[in-house]
Amino acid sequence: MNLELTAKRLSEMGHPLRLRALRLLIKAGPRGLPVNKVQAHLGIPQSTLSHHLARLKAAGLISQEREGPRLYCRPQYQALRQVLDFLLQDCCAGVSGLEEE
Amino acid sequence: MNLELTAKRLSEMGHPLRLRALRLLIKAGPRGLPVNKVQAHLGIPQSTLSHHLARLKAAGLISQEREGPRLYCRPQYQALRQVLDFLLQDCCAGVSGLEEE
DNA sequence: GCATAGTTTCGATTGTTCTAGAAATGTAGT
DNA sequence: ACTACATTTCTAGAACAATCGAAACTATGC
Repeated sequence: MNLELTAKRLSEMGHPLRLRALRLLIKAGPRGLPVNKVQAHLGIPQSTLSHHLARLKAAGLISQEREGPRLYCRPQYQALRQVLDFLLQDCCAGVSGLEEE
Repeated sequence: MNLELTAKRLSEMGHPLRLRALRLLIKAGPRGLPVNKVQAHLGIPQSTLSHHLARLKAAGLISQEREGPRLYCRPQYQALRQVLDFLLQDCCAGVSGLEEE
């Protein structure tokens, strides 16, 4: 996995609201949640949320798909796994300090 | 692990130069590397590097310790493990899409 | 085709980060 | 003390990010 892309994804994950949103979507499962549910959980103005969701989407961490009037946000597991893989393999492979105890 | 702190650490890791520096230090092992070695690898001006190392240090991702005239930068494994733990446990626990295939 | 609910885009403001040259500081050897 | 080396702090401009109200857009049901 590419370092530049991983850095971008980490940086997008590295905002409290976006990390909360992402966690929420992951916990919700593959179908994700509509924007208004996310908004209800996070309790921030819609335009602010829209901005953050757009960033997560631009980084490939979520996708958005319409179901009727609602726009579902779904976690993109492959991207998430790539980030974890980079950290665990390309970055920390065989490092003593990071193994389970 | 705290979400705010994890977000801060992810965001600090999420800059290409900092991610490269961090990876370099991790690969170098627990003793880390002096600033000038990191600088030689990354090929950026010292003042720029100093800025980024200070940020990594402020986030607890590295420590700095003097050995004679050189300042060694060492990876902080505990912080790194906490970030990984947050992602794997608090965030993605039991999620089908993230298991090994 | 109007009303409504859901969501984004626009625009403006404020704050933060990145970058790097120049000057300053710390450390060690002679 | 002087020199050389290592590293930071200062400073400042440019670029980028966060926030949110208001207006605009999209989809559905009647």
